[in-house]
Amino acid sequence: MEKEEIRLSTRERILNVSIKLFEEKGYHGVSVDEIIEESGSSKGGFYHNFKSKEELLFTIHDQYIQYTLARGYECYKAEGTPIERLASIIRDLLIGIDKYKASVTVFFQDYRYLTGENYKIVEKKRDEYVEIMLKILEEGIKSKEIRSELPPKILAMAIFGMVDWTYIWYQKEGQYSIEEIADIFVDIIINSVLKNDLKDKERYAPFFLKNKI
Amino acid sequence: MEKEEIRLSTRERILNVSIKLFEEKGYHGVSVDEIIEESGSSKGGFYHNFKSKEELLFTIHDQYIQYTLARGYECYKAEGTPIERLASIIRDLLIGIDKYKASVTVFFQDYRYLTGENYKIVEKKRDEYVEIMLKILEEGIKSKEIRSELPPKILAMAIFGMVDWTYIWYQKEGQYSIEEIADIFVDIIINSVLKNDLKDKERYAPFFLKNKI
Amino acid sequence: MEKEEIRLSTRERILNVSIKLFEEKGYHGVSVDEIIEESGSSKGGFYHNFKSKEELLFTIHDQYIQYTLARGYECYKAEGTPIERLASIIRDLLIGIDKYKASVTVFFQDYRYLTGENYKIVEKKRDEYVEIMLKILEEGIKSKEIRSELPPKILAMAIFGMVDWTYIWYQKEGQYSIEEIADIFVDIIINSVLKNDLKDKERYAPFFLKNKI
Amino acid sequence: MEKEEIRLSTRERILNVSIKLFEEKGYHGVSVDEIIEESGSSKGGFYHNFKSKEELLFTIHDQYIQYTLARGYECYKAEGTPIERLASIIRDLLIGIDKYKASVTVFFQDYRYLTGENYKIVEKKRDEYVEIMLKILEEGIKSKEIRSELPPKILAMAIFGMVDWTYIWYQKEGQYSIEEIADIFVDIIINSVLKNDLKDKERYAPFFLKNKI
DNA sequence: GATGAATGAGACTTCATTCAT
DNA sequence: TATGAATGAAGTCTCATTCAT
Repeated sequence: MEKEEIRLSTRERILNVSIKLFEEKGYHGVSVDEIIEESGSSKGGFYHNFKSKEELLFTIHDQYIQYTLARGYECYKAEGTPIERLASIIRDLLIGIDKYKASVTVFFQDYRYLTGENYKIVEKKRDEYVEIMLKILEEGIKSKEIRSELPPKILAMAIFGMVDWTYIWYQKEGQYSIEEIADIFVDIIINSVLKNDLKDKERYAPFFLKNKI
Repeated sequence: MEKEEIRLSTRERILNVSIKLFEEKGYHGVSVDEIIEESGSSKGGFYHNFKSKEELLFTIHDQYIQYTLARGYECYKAEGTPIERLASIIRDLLIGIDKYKASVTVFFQDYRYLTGENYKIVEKKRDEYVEIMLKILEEGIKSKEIRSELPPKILAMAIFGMVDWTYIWYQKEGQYSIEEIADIFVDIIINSVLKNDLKDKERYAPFFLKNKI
Repeated sequence: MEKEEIRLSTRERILNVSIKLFEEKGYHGVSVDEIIEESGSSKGGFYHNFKSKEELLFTIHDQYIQYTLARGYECYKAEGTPIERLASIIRDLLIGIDKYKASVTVFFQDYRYLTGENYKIVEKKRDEYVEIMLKILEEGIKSKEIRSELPPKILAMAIFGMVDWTYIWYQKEGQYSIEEIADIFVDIIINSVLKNDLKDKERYAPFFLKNKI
Repeated sequence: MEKEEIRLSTRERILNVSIKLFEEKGYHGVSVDEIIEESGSSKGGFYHNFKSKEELLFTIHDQYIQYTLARGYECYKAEGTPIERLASIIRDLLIGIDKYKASVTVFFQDYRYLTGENYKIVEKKRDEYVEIMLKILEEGIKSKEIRSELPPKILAMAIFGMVDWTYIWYQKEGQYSIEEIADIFVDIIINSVLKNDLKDKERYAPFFLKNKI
């Protein structure tokens, strides 16, 4: 336990420690004893703060998806054309992954171990986020910015795949910063989805790389 | 145990059954007892065929990555321009995911539970596959088909993310067949990476959708 | 579980019970389940107190050798000629074997099942005890009490053999008490090692039997 | 499996290999699989030759005690005074321990794992051997060579302890040969048991060391 | 005589959870 | 609120033995 952590509440310390441990070893690779140990807590302290180990897992999931969902709504409601909002939601997701990489890893690796209501609640919010993406894409098609040949559902999944997959390979100390990666991804996606006859328009130029990386 | 399975060897039956169970519940969500039960085998039969539960997990991983790697090399060595070979490797990966979806799910969800040498062997082959993709992209840049602004490493990760993520959402009985999804993904990727001045060329036309879906 | 045992700690109860069971059936002849049952404990209780079954075995070994070693040092450091101290260390060992017969049996029968560090720690203490005996014998040779023809190392092994072997045949309810056996053994050993010209000296008389048994 | 072993029968190879393995790791530390492997045999081969693993253990025990018992009777029936025969039985035991050290180790360490009839048969022969020793000692007392103060039963146990214990510490490549050790042990024992007024007699001189080691 | 795949009882151990203090 | 000893269900794995070939 690091000194700084002592000031935090037991609950906070358990959450911080378990996110890191789950990221590293997976939910089933970490025992409650280990969490107790690393967080400088106790059995009693743990079960006083969390009904069960799964509730801890749920809390981690819910914290992340709740935060992400809120950001998603902000992007969706922001001013701008669908393409602009698409670009901003992609950037935003990536920044969130960078910032909460451990939580994201737990989110994508261990969601299967949520049961019953816990699973449903998280699933519902995740679906809600997909809906946001779908709405942006459909609005883009309606506004004739986005190519209509690409089925929005598949397109959404392609975008999520590209973006979410970063939790597997992206490293903070790597060659590219998250902002640079965001620039590249935005270029790739906008280039794919933007109608060809719009690509020369000045207003879309900011989405494309100009040998800047 | 289904009747058809009886003819297979114990090892085969255990592999088939465990791939499905691991896909559904995760490696740690399935006990050896459950595998025994479902495969119509026994404790002894299991441990006669596999040194440990982890060796079974490794076997599933190795089978998939070995198959995929072989296909990857075939695509790489095939005739055609880098763009053509890029398109074919994408299609191929997706067909593999469709065909071996359960194995793929295990591969991406439970690789973290491989330890020591088991992990290293799988990691090495996975990295080898990434190398194939990188070489194709770099050859495309050299041959001036692929835009040089996109760093190949990030581009490769974007492609893998888009393609591999399908294991999460793709369903055989879904609205789109794997071939249709492959067409869409190829369109998205080629559209992103192909130099703009080449997009009108007749020879690249087959990579782009024409409202056919 | 006997009533009296309930007041003891779980750890204590497990130790007492397992020493008796190991003596009777050998380390591998007793299961953890059996120890649990007999000690009125539980799986969790057992593993809360001992990291493993082997750690329990180690604890039994270490307790005995630690006690014996301490007694050995006391005898070595006590006042008296080497012969007197030799006699007292022999008596002391036998009293320890009588008192802790079950532990001694485990010590000599199951030490081979200690692994790694556990084995080394016990081995080191056992060797330390041998060193004490060797020092006494060498001091006796130097002081011209003990015959110099007998190599101390072999002599020490002969003495240990004679004494330690009692764990196999000695029984508390047998014909001879441990004190009587000690008298006999001391007679045998002193008679063997004492220089012949000293045997008539008054001061060595107490080491020899006078038809008293 | 060494080449030389191939010519031996399966039964012989299993016996040789298992004696060595049991000596090293103890009966319960060696599995039938390991014996199969090391002896270049098979499950079928093993169970064709031995009804069970315990029967193998019994065979090892019985071979050794049978051989030893036969030698014991020879010593007992040989010409000579009780003291001479006592000396020869001690030498003989030690030579047997040297020659069959692995079997002896198994004999003393793993006899407890023999059950029922197997145990009884071995126990009976072991007791028979003790009887031989007792008879020699009693004859020595009757013939006034051996001191009557030493109870024969305890004396026998002291002698067996001294001698049998060698299986624990004696090593073929050690500083002293088994013959030298036998000389020392005979000196120790005869010196202890021989009446003091006989020690100067010429005929007992050969039993005592004269700085020859 | 020999083979080795298969058996299944039972071994050791882990671990989320409870509860008296 | 917090503690940590204790619980016991469930997990992975071992191993002597059997039996169809």
